[in-house]
Amino acid sequence: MLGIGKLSAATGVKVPTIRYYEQIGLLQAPARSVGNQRVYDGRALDRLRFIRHARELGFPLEAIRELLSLSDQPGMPCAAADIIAKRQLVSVQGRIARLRLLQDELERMVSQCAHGTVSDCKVIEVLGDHGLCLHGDHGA
Amino acid sequence: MLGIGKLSAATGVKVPTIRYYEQIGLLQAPARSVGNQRVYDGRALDRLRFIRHARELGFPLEAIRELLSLSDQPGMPCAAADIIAKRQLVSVQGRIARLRLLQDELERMVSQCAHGTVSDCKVIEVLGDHGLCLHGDHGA
DNA sequence: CTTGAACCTCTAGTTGCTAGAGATCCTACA
DNA sequence: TGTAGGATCTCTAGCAACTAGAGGTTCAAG
Repeated sequence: MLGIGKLSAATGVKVPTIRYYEQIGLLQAPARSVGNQRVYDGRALDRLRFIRHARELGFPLEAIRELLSLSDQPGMPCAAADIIAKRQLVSVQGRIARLRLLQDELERMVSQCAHGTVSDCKVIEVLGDHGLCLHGDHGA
Repeated sequence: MLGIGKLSAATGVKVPTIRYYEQIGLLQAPARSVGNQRVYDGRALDRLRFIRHARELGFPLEAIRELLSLSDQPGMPCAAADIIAKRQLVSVQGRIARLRLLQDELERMVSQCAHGTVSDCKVIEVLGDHGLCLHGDHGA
């Protein structure tokens, strides 16, 4: 009973994003008004809220697709959902760990900057010479 | 004096990525051999190492572009480099903070999972009902 | 009945690469 | 000297997850 604009306002998901979710099959195509405009019901609202919350938690769309299809089958064991959530937890923990290393090195870089000229700037120097930095290999 | 393959091996940057950096103007187009293959000198090596290290620290390519042009002007004050590095530090700190919130909620979700059926799965339930979660708004 | 906001579809752009096709080059070995 | 193979070349298209814009229609308020 709500148009795409109201749905957007009610969920915090932008209008083009809602259309995008429909396009990739994450959200069912809704009914249309006489003038061909999308008309959503309460179920669509729930589903989009679900998607939005999962996105906030960093789940990739493919994982959300699985979670949604799980939530449509209430009788199934929830082990699959558990696995997906754990996978996401591990990924988040890994990202935190890597970012902490970056944080350390950036802090070191910034704190060593003597605010002189580029020629003796530690920021530039550290970037130019990997040997000056504390660790070996870490992704961004 | 080195081909693109050697340069790649020496820096850890993949061959197509090197060509990509050249294409977007981050890396100067090198000399070519008689047979039209790229030939790099030591300066290119330094520059690519610089880029790689900055990428590892999560600097976006546009920031790296600025940092590179700064490092080409050794007499300039290094305040600009300092600002860029601080900006990056703030961004990393923000990402860590957000990820920690996610981590908390994911842990809560996973630990509450009773390993029963989907219908009483906390993972699915929390995702479906934003009110069950601890916080308001946070990006992914 | 008109105006203007909201909606429609479609394409293309974002970031930082990665993968493939199909052609050419370079080097080492017989 | 010939040739087999790996390395290189260009070009296009794809990934995630949207975002922005063009150009056109519909709807609701005054």
